[in-house]
Amino acid sequence: MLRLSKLTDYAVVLLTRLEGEGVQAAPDLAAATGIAEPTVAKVLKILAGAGLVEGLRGARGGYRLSRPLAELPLSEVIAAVDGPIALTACVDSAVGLCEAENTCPVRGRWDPVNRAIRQALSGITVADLAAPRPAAPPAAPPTRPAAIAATA
Amino acid sequence: MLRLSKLTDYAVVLLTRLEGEGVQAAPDLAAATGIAEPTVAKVLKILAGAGLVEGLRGARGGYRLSRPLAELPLSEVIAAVDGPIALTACVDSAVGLCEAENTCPVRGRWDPVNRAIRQALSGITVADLAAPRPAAPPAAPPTRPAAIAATA
DNA sequence: TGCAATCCGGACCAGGACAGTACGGATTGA
DNA sequence: TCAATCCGTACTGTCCTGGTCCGGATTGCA
Repeated sequence: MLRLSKLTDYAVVLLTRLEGEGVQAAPDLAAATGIAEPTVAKVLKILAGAGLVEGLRGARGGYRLSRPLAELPLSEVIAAVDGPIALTACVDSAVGLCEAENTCPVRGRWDPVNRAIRQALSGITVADLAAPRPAAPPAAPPTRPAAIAATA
Repeated sequence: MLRLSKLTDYAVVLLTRLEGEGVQAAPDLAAATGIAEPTVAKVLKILAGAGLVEGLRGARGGYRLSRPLAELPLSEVIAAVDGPIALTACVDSAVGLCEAENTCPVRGRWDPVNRAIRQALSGITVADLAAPRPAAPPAAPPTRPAAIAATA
């Protein structure tokens, strides 16, 4: 399994929650999403550091999006939370990190793979994940109306 | 960072090592690649279980490829070693696994992302990783001849 | 027929990374 | 002046991963 950090998942959830709501404080977001408050604060701090959201201090402060979600590629979120997108530790022509460097037949060969992944992720915005299937491609229907975007 | 298990890395190395060499025993492969012998055995067992290599028992036994690498998409190797390719634990319309299921605005939305990743990986074969750039697409040159495929 | 080489299957253990928590400080608005 | 809120850092417990080991089954050769 190609694991993505849980925090990235939270980040996407929180970002979609911030959309169109103006400024929201961390505790409110925690209540709305069901994510523990300290964790929400942690994720938002990371996102603020990357410039994806703005933190407003003081009373009546909170967080707000610095860009609409439709202009925010998923790759940026992942890069902000999980670090640079790379499939393996053995990438980007790093030298001297691997003791099998000289006998390894695939040295540096992962680069095209990483490039493919990055490209795939750049084509998807956070808005695509949040939208209730505006123009869904031919795929199995969700069959789960559930309570998408319930305003707790 | 979008982590890929180290074992997958080993798997690719071992597969490229098996290419065109006929039957090879695990200890030989270990010596050739610099990977610890028990680990080599472990990886090969996994690959054999997935049908990517064949294990031949008995004296003069060993492993050999069941398919040429050029016909082996990377996605199969990853799926064999790391399990099904999926970016997050919250996928494939799994129900009841997430306590925030009802308030989560991105439920099931990761599917297109996973599909994109899968597609990107399906287009790359193991041979692409091993080959010394037979017909490289327009991309930045490696600028690192290094010691690719040194026969230790 | 016996022996050695090799794969097979499972269980086991240690290390590291990650998620989650807590605390004190700085900033802002009422 | 005070309360609300974000900011930065450090800490801890848990889970996953990588790596190791053992006994058993199978096969080829002398």
